[in-house]
Amino acid sequence: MEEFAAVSGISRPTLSKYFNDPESVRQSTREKVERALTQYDYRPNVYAVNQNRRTTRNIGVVLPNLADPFFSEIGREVELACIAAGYSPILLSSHGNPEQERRNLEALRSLKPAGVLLAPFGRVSDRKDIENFCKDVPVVLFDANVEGLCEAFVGTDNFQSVDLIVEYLCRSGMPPCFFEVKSPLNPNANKRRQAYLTSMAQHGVEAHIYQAEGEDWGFEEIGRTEGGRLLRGNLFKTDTILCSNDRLAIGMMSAAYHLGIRVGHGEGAMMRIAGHDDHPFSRFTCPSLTTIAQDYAAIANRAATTLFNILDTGQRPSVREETLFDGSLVMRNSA
Amino acid sequence: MEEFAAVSGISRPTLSKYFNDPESVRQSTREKVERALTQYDYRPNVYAVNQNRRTTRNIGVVLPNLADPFFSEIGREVELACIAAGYSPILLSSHGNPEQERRNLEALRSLKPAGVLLAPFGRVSDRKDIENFCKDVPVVLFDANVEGLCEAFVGTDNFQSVDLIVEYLCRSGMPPCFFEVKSPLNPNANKRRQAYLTSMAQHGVEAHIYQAEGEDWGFEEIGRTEGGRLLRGNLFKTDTILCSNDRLAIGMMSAAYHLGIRVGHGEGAMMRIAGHDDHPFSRFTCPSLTTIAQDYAAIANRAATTLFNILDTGQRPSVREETLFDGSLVMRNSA
DNA sequence: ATCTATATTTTACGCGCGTTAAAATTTTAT
DNA sequence: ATAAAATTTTAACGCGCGTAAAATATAGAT
Repeated sequence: MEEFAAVSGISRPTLSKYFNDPESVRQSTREKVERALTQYDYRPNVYAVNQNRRTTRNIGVVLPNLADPFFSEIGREVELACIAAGYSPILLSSHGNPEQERRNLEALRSLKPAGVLLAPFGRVSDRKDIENFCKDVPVVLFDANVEGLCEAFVGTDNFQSVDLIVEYLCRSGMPPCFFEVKSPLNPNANKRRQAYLTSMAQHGVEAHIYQAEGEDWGFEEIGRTEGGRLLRGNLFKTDTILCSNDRLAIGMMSAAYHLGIRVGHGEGAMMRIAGHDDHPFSRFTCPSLTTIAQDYAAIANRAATTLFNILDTGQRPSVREETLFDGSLVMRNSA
Repeated sequence: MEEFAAVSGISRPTLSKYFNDPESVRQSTREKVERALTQYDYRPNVYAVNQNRRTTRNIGVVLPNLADPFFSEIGREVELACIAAGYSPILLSSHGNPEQERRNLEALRSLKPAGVLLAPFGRVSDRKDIENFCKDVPVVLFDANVEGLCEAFVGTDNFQSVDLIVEYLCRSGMPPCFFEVKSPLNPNANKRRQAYLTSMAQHGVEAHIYQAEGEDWGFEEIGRTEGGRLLRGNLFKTDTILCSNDRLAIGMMSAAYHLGIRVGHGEGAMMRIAGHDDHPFSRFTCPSLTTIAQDYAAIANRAATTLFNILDTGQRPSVREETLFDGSLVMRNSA
C-alpha cells in the first residue's frame, strides 16, 4: 500500500479511506486513485484489513442443508442481497446435521462477522448454543423460528398458508388428512400440524393426522415407503392428503404411481395429494403438485435488510421483531 | 495470545508453534496448553494468523450452481474432505452465471487460498480467466474439464458411461434417440453426444440426435416443453430416448405423463426414457428413472486428495493428470 | 483577495501473530 | 553423572493496514 501510495501520488491514509469508502474522498482524489488502480492492480490485503477494522464486512449465512433446494434457493437470494449491500457473504451448510450447525457457529466466531443470517434447525437442544452466539454477534433468524432468541425472525405464516390450502381442499372435495414425519426437527412442521388442526376445526370437519417414522431429511423416501404403506393399506380416512412439505408429497406421489393409484382432480382420479413449499421439482411431478408457495425472495430480502439496518444503526432493536409473509396457493393438477 | 501465554505458563512462540501444529511441541507442553485452553477459551485471531502465514489453510470450492442437487452433493463431499484434512473450505456458487464464476475467482484471489477445487462452466470464453488464476493458485478441476488447464482433472468417463447405457438400451429394446439442449455450456454434454454417436456406430445402429432450444440450467422446463413438443408430434424415430442428463429426462417424463404416454419397459409401456447422473429425484419420478450414476464421492475425494498432495509436496505435478471414474448403470422402471 | 469549512498529508502508534536467533532449560542417550 | 540432542524461553523484528492528531492544502463563499 505504501508503494501504491507512492506511485499514485496519494498518501497512504487517504488510500485507506478510499478503500473503506470511495465516496469519502474528494472526486479528484478518487479519480487519481482509480487511474492508478488500472495501471498497478493493487488490492488491499483482506486479512490485514480485517485485523485492524473494528468490525469486518463479513456476513455469515448458515443453512441447515444445501441439498434441499428450498435452502439453496433462499441461500442464493440472501447471498445476492449481501453482495448488493456491500457485504461479503460466507455460506455455511450444516449438511442436515445439528452438530455441524454448532461447529459452523463456532467457525463463524473466529471470522468475526458483522452479522449472521441463520436458518436454524430449531431443535430445543441447540437453543443454548444459539443464545450464546447471539450475545456476541447480531443474528437474524429466518425460515425456522427459535422463540425469543436473536434480533428478529422472518418466515412464512404457516397458519395463513395452511388455512389457505385446507380451505381450498375442503371447498373442492373431501377434507384433507394430514401427513407428516413423527418427530420433526423443524419447528415449521409443528406449526403446520397445529394450523391444520385449527383450520379443520374452523371448517367443522374432522382432522386426521398420520405420522411416519423415519429419519429427518430423507423426506422423499419417507413419503414413498411410509406414505405408500398407508396407501396400500387404504388407511387414510379421506381421499385427500395434505403433506407437511412437498418432499413428502413427492415421495407419496411416486408411491401412488407405482401402486397404480391415479392422483388428481380430473376424470378418473382416485385421490388428491397436496404439499407445502413449492419445491422446484413440484411442477414436474406426475401429476404436477398443488402446493403452497413460500415467498423465498421476500423472506430472504427482509431477513437481509433487517440485519443491515441493525448493522447500520449500530444498535440492536429493543423489541424482537417477527415478520411473517403469506404463502400463496399454487393450483396444479394433483389436488 | 500474550495473556494466554502468561496464564498457561507457556511462552508465546511455543504457543504459536502449538496452534500451527499441536504435534510439533512436546507432549507435556501440549497437555499444559490444552488444560489452559479448557479454562480460558482463547482462540487465535484468524486474520492475524493468515496475514503472517506464508500460506493460508483455506481451500476455495467453486461450483457452477448450488441449485443443482448434483453440485450441492458433490460440494458437500468436497467440503467434508477439506475439513477432514485440516483445511477450511470456502464454498462459492456461481449461481449458473459464468460472469459470477469470474467474480468468484477474483474474490478468492484476495483470500489467498492454499488451493482451489473448481467445477467450471467450461465455456471457451472463460478459459483465459481460469488460466490466469491457475498461475497464482494451484487448482484442481472436477466434473467439467477445461483441456490442458490447471493441475489436474477428475470426472466421469462419459464414453464409458454413455456406452454402458446405450448398450443396455440396444440390448433390451429399440436403439435410443439422443435428446439434449442445443448449445450446452457444459463440456460433458458435448462429450456425451460424441459418446452416443460412437456407441451407436459400434452397435451398428442409426443415431438420431434431437436438440432443444432453451436457456441453460432450466433443464426440466426444456425437457417438458421441447421434449413434450417432440413427443406430441411423434417426431422421435425410435421409442427410446436417452437424455443428456436426468433433469432433461425429468422434464420429458413429466410431459409424457401429461400427454398420457405410458413410459417404461413393462406391460402397456409405449416408450422408454433414460437419463444420466442419477439425480437425487430420479428414483421418485413416475416411473422411476433408469440412468447412469456418477460416483460423486469418488470424484470429490479424488479431486480433494489430488489437491492435498500438491499442497503437501509443495510442488505442482509435472504432467497434468486426468482421472476418469466409471459410471454405473442404475436400472429402474423408465427404461 | 480573504475567510471558512472541508479534505488531504504527515507522523506515529498499534493490531495479533509468525518468525528468527541466541540463550537457557529440559530430556534423552551414553 | 555427563554429554548430546531436543525443546523452550527471551528478545526483537516485521507483516499490511486502521486510525488518531496535528499540520497543511484545497474549495467554495463572501
